[in-house]
Amino acid sequence: MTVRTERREAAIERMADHVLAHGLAGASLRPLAAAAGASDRMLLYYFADKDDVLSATLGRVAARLTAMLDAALAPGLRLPGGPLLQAVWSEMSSPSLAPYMRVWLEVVAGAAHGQQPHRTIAAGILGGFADWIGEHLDAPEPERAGQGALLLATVDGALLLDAAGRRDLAEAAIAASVSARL
Amino acid sequence: MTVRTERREAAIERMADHVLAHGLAGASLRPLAAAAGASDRMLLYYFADKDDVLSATLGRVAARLTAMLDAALAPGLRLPGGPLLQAVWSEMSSPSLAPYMRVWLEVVAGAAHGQQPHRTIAAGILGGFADWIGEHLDAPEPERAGQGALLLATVDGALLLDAAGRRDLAEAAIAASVSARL
DNA sequence: CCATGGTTGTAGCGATCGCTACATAGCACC
DNA sequence: GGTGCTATGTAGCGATCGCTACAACCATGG
Repeated sequence: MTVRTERREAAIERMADHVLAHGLAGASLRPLAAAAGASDRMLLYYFADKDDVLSATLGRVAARLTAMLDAALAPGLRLPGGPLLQAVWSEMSSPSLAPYMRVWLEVVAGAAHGQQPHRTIAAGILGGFADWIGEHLDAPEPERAGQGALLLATVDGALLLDAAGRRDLAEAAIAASVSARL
Repeated sequence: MTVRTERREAAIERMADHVLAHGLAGASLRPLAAAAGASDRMLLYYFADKDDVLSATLGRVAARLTAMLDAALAPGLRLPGGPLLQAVWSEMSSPSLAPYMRVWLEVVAGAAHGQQPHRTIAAGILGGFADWIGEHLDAPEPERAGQGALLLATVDGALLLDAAGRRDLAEAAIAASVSARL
């Protein structure tokens, strides 16, 4: 069991790289296996089926993302809405996080059509986002949840505008939101 | 030329229905042709190639969407940010527009990876959105553009949260945004 | 009448998809 | 020294992908 688990783990790591670099579309077994330095035969030895491969890979991508978010803002540190929004956006729109955001969009698009494992993964990642914002948002209790949700929607919305090729609109939206929270 | 153009037009109409019902993923030639009541052979007689098919189909989807938006709010009618946001969101999150939003997410996800025709279509649809909001937003000039972009981002962000299975967060975000625009 | 050009069916190409059957090599344990 | 279990390669299954070659139909105009 040792060899198998160990190589399975290595495969996940390298497949996460591959998915981040090339996207979920076209992430079929043979290219994934090649990226993992294995054969498709072995991929289906390590994993039950393609859904299992994708779940593990996207799980790793999500884990890396939350690690990067935690590295970006010390846990427990709280900021008011405006500065937090600005900090989150500058992270999200940075080249190092852009691949994660592209994959995130693909996962959500899949989840919108109800397909697995996208639904489950999307719920997990979004929950992580929401928790992370909840931990870092400095706001009075009654409007805390609403403010967090709004911040999340604003960032994801700007992300979407950027992905659609209108970074100008995305940045205008963030700027307007920041200045509205004086 | 008449028969061809006419059937091509009918095919576009029915393929738009199909894509709205089943999504872009899995919209391959043979299912599309079946939905259009034709053979894949004929689809490639009416259109140059698959990209051409998709461009025409998504163009029709976009046209229907803008028509529905115009029907929802009389052209020229202006609303302040809060009411406009609420109106747009209640449209977007309604069952009749939900299929359009799902396809919109798929198009954006494709565009984020730079693939055609998604990039072009996404730019067109997003431009349409932005113009539509610009025409209906009642706001003083200096902050007009920023407010419009923010409204667009907020709606698209809420849309994304909803697609990811968290309609509760989406609605909380919209409510918070509306109440912030007192 | 028949030649021509727009229209359509049949059939199939080579590539890729997820997945599996089968054989084999190596190592562990009785 | 068998015996069995883990690990892996080879080969291929049937399905689907986008696309095309070829032949035929049918209407129209000479």
